[in-house]
This record gives sequence, structure tokens and C-alpha cells, in this order.
Amino acid sequence: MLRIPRPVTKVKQSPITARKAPAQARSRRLVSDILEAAARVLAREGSRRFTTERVAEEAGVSVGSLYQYFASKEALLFRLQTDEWQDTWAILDEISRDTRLVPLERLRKVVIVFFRSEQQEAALRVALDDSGALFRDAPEARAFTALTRQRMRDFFKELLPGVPADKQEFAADVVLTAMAATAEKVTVQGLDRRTVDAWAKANAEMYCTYLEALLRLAPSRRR
Amino acid sequence: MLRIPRPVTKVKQSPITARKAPAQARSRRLVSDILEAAARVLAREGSRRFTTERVAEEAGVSVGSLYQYFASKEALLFRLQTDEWQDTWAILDEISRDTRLVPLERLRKVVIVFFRSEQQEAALRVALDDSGALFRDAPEARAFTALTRQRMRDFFKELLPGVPADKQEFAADVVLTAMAATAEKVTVQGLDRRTVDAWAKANAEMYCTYLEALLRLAPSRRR
Amino acid sequence: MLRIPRPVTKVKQSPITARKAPAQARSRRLVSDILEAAARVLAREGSRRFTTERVAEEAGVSVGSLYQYFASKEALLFRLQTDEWQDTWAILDEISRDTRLVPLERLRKVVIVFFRSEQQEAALRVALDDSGALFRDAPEARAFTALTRQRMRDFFKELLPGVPADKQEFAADVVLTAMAATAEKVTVQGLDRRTVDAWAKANAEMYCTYLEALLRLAPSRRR
Amino acid sequence: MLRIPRPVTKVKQSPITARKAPAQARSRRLVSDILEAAARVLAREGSRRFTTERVAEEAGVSVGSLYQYFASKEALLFRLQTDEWQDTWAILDEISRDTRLVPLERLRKVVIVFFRSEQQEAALRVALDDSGALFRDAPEARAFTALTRQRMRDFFKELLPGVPADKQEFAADVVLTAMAATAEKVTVQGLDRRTVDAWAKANAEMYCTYLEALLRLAPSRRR
DNA sequence: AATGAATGAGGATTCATTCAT
DNA sequence: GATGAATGAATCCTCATTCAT
Repeated sequence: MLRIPRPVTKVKQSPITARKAPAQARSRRLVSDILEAAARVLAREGSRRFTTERVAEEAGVSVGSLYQYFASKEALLFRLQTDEWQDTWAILDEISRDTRLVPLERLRKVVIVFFRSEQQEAALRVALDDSGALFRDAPEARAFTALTRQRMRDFFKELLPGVPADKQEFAADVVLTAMAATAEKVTVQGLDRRTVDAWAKANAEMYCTYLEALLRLAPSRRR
Repeated sequence: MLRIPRPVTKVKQSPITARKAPAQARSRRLVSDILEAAARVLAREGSRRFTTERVAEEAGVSVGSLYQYFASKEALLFRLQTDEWQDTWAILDEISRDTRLVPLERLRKVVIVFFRSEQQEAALRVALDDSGALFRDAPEARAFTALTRQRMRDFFKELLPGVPADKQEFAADVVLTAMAATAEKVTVQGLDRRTVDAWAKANAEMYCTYLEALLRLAPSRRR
Repeated sequence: MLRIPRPVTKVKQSPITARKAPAQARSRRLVSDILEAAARVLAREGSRRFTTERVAEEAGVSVGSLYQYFASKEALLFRLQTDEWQDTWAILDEISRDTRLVPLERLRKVVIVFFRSEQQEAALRVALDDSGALFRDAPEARAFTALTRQRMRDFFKELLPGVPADKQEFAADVVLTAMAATAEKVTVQGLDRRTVDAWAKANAEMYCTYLEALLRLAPSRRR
Repeated sequence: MLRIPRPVTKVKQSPITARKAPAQARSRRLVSDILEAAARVLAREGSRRFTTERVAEEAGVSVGSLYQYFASKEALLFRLQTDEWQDTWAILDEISRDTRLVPLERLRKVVIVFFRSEQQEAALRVALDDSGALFRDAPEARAFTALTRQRMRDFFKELLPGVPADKQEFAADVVLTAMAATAEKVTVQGLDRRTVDAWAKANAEMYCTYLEALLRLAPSRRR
């Protein structure tokens, strides 16, 4: 979900990226073990009980080892967050480029898939958000958000031909933010798949209607 | 903002309402002093550093006094949250009943006012959300949410005449959730008033377009 | 029950007797109200939750008033203890002087009555003991114990005629200590009256057998 | 001393056994250091001032370390108690099986040794009892008590041949309870060894006299 | 590289006692 | 005399992080 970073009073200065690039395969394995364990602990115990000790135990390593690969608890959480974003947006990016569908159909599909993806990761996300105040503002997070935002704006150029660039961009922001925010709020409620799909469809409908209205207002040199 | 409660791992059972009704004026004053101090601490230090000790110090009272009026840290946070909700929704409720405007105009106004209100309280809200996991599921919170939801559904009956009741309700949920979620995400960025207004207008536009489309599909004995 | 004071490292120096002699009837009434409330709180809530606040509330007075009559929480507890002792030993003293019964029968009755009395006050006593470390060693407690001990030694002179005074006294101590200690341990278990009576009888039997054996060994120039 | 559990208002459910089995020698050392420190603090400061902080400081470790080995203050206290019980009863059990002595002689010896053992641990025991309300009812405590009780009943079968089983058991309970309760009360007074021995002898005498009387009443198909 | 024991600051909450009204 | 609000030291316990082995 498109997370919009926000200003916070105090910004931690310590690096929250990985302490060391896992050069060996063994290290890479260890890192992913820890990340998976962390995800499990977060989902199972909640952010309140998400402690380095518990994560290490779940991963079958010592706390010391955990700190060998993650500079801090915060860094671990950040990595978890980032990984989740990457997975989700890779899929959406792909759909948005699928030329076999007309643009509005692609948007509909993006919305549906996004809601579903959010649903699956809801438990993790909730816990993540509870600890989220810690790194919402890391530069890495900003960079990632900027990237996805750019990609989606490109998609909206296709969706709104003939519409001035600034309006295109704003529409993209409006729709994507609505989608991300709504999906987050909705999936967090633990609804079943059918209900989530209904929400997704209604939202997709709303966005499409809106974009069509925008198109209608455009200088329409559209043929 | 319409907050949708969500399931959380552990639900506290102890009451989170105020420990003692502030009968005397002095007590009332103290309670509001503490609440204001709490809001300041939350905004300034963030939820991580929001401690009873700090709040008491900021309010210029002892921890003991704080606990005389709030049964727990959680209760204090809850009170802060509730007060904010109440203020916001009282205004929206009023607008939604203002018969001098046609329904869709009222919706537009509701959206604008809501975004502005959210903007003003953004700092507090952020911190509040960070601590939110603690009482999102308190019965009192659910009760309040249920009430506002009902009021808004009544409003949507006016907005969507001729539309089946279940569709009315779903549309209300979809639009309000989008509004609440989006306003939250947007205002958190610290944008200036003009920009926030632009977001609000675009969103209002989107909702209106959507509702009009729904109306068009309705059995329409509304000539 | 015969409480044997014991040495403790640190002895508090503050007076634990009542702060002020209740001159007026009103005061006397207040003191007994507080004492009764204290007994109820102790029995109902346990020593852990026995707080001045709770006692004051139960008595329907303010903490301030409580402190007007009892110098400290400790003093209140001490008074409770003392009152209980007095009641119990007044009865036993009376029985031990009842010349309508032969001495050994009186002992039997003393034992039975004592066990029953202990049973009735078991709940209070448990809670009292939990807080007991506080004043086991107050001079007032020692004085009281000394008095009752003397009375009972007098009784044992009748029980063990012809036995040397020092042996009489020692026997008194041995039997009374066994009785007090055993009754305390037994009644604390919450047994029903029949069972407690059985224990009392068995103990009375044991003491009588023992005293008879001592008598048999005595120089017996009696008649 | 045979401690008879009693009902208490609140029963904690969390496990009070050691958090982690001290596998390495170092750990074992630490555990015993803490236990010794705890015993010292308890004896020196009393239960009121027996805090985790103080124990840790006395042991020369941090509170954190203390909690590494004991799940809670309660667990630490419980361990202290248990260790004391175990030591005492192991000795008594051995004596009661010593076939080189006739049964009544063994009982006499049991009583003497018990009084002496209680005397040595009196200071600790006092403090322990003051805090005892906390875990008197732990299942582990009940289990231990049940075990020792059974062992002693077996001994009484030898002491009271020809006496019906139920009477044997009751006599065992009566005598052992009297012994435990009396020894506790007596040794707590800080008497010298000779005096304690005198009490022990007198009590042993009383129990023997009582048991002999019971034997005399038995169906006596003996011989 | 890995371990995991040790640290100790930090946090929520309670309660005996005082004292201004 | 009575009140009860205010105080704040004291308590138990957690957990991110370090570092000797």
C-alpha cells in the first residue's frame, strides 16, 4: 500500500539498513530465516510482545546473531515492512502494464488484487503499524514510495489521455491514496474474502466513475 | 474519522472510563489540565515516550493525582481519543442535517470540513494511533463508532433516494471509509490548508460522481 | 491464642497505641465503627488489599478521620489483634475458674472452646498474621501475653497439685503453646465444625494424658 | 515442619517453579548465590523490605539476572521455602526408618531433631512465613506436603500396630501438626539450644504418652 | 562467527500519610 | 473536627543491547 511518509518531531539518525551485506549464501539464509521468524512472531504475538529475544528463539538463533545482521530491532522491522511493500507493488506494476486489458480494466484488477493482497497481510500489517511510528520517516521508505508513485503515475497517463499532466498526477495520487487507505482500514477488520472483494469492487467502481468523469471534462482532442 | 475497530490479540477487560466523575470545578479543571498536558506530550514526544510520569510532570501534578482521575494510562489515552471523535462528529452531524443545502452539497461540505478538522488534529491523531492498539476494541469505542455510523447512514438515505436500503448502507460505508482513511493519510503529511482543500474537493467530487452513478442505476421512480 | 512474641531485627519506635483517648461517646462510636470496618475489609479483601483508604470507605469516614484515631495503619491492625485476644482469653479464663467442673474437665472444655473460637476468627486471623510482622513485638503485645500466661499458670497449679512449681509452669507453657499453635494451624484450613471438634478432642485427650502422667510421677504426698 | 496449606483470597496461576534449569555450573552457582542472598535479605530486613532490587544487589547481580533464573519474586520465595522443607524432611524421613531403634525411640529422636532444625532456620522461616500468603497454595507446595504426610503416616503404622488405619492416620496428623506448630512457635523466640531441647523433650514425652494410651485401647491382638 | 548471560534504565501502578480548606 | 485531594517513594518486571567466551 502506498504509504505516505509524514513529518515527525524526532528523527532517529542511526542507520536502519542492514548492518552487513550477506555475502555468503549461509548469511543470506540466516537473514531470511530471521525475517520469516520475525513475521511469525509479529503475527502470532502482536507488536507488544515482538521482542528480539522471541524473534531469535523462533528463528533458532541467538540474539547475538540477530544483531549481527540487523543493527537494531527497528532495522528488522523496517526490513520486514520494505519486503512486504516490494512484493505487493511488483505485482501491481505488472498488472498495470498488461496490455491485453484496456486501461480501466487494468485499474479494476489492480484494485481487486491490492485489496486481496492487503487482506492476506493484514495481521502482519497491524502489528507492523503498531511499531510503525519508529521508521515511517526513514529516507529508504521515502525513496521506495517515490518510486512506486512514479510508476503509478505513468499508468495514469494511459488512463487519462488528453488530460493535462498535472491533473493526471493529482488524479493518480487521489485514487491511489484512497485505495491504499481504504484497503488498509477495511482489511484490518478481518472480513472474509467475499466481503473484501465486494469492497474492492465498489471502490474500483468509484475510481473508474471518477476517472471517466475527468476524461469527459478533458479538452478531448481525443479523436 | 470513522474508525473501524479491528481484532487485536489481547483485549483488556478493565473499564477504561474515567475513575471518578469530576464533581467539583477544581477537579474538572484538573482533568482538563491533565488531558491537555497529555495531548502535548503525545504530540511532542510521540507515543513511545508517552508515559504517565511525563504527562503528570507536564500537567504540573503528581502521578498519584493523575491516577486519581484516570484509572490507567489506557483510560487517559482513551479519553483523549473519545474527545477528539466527539468534537469532529458533532460538527459533521450538524452539517448533514442542514436542510438549507441540497444533499449533495451537504456531502461536499462534510468532506471539506472533515479534511480541515483532521488537518488541525493531525499531530495528536498520529500519536494517538500509535498507541491505539491498546483500546481500539474497547466496548465504549465500539459504541461510539456504531452511533456515528448510524447517523451517517441516515444521511445517505437522503442522498440516495430510491436506492435499496442495503445498497444505501454499503455506499455510506464505502464513501465514509474512503473519506476517513484518505483524510487521515493526507493530513498527516503536514500540507498547507490550500493543498488539503484541494484534496478534499477532489475527494468530494469523486464521492458525488459515484453517488450520482448509483442514483442513475436506481429503480428511479424519482422522475 | 497464646502468642509468643519473638525477637525481630528492627523494632519500630513510633507508638502504636491509640492516638487519642476517645473522650466523647461520638468518638468511641467512631473508633468502633472503624475497627469493625477494618475487620470486614481484612476478612473480605485479605491483608494484601487492606488499605487505609478501603477501611475508611467501609467505615463511611474519611482517611483523615481514621488517622485522627489511629496513628498509623499499624496501630489499627494492632488494636484489631489485641481486641481479638482479649475476647478469647476472657472466655477461657472464666472456664478455667468454673469450680463446678473437676480441673481436667475444665481443661478439656478450655481446649474445645478455644479451638471453636479460633475457628470463628480464622479468616480474620489469617489476614492479621499476614500483616503481623509489623507489630508482633510491640510492648503492649508482650504485656498482654504475660498476663494471660500468668492466669493460665494459676490454673495449672490446680491441675498439677503436688508437682513442683517450676514443673507446673513448664507444663503449662508446653500444653498451652501446643494448643495455641495447633488450633491456629488447624482452623486455618477451613474445616467444618465437626472436624475441628474432633481435632480439639484429640488434643484435649493428649494434654490430659500427659498431665496425668506428670501427676503420677509427682512426689504425691497429697493425702 | 508440616505446613498445612490454607485457603487464601487470591491464588496466582502463573508457574512458580524456576524459569530455567541451571544447566551450566556457572548458572548453578548464580542460582545458589541468589538464593543465599535472598535468605540473608529476608533474615536481615524482614519480608516487608524483601524486594527483588535488594536481593539482586545483595547477590551482586542485576535485577535482570535475577529474573533470568526466577520468573518472579514469588518464585524466588517459593524456592527458598521448598529448599528448607526438603532439607528438614529428608533428615526426619531417615530417622523414622532407622530400624536400630524401637519405634517410640525413633519418634523421640524425630521430635528432638526437628526442633533443632527449626531452631537453626528460625530467622529465615519467620520472614518466609510473613511472605507466605503468596504461595501457600501453590500446587507444588501441596504436592510436597502430601508426600511428606504420606511418609509420616507410614511411620505411624509402625508406631501404632493393631490400631485401625483411620485412627493411625488421625493420630499421625495430630502429633505431627502439634510438633510442627509448637516447634515453629518455640524456636521463633530465639531461645538457646538447651531450652529448645527441653521443649523438644517435653513434647516428645507428651506424644509418646499419648500414643501409648492409644495403643492400650487398641484391640491388642498383640502377643 | 556465534552465543546467550548480564545489564539496568524505564515504565505502570499503589498506598501510607499529610495538610489546606 | 472532618475531609479527601495530593504527594511521590517504592515496587515488580521487561527488554534492547552489549560483550566476554
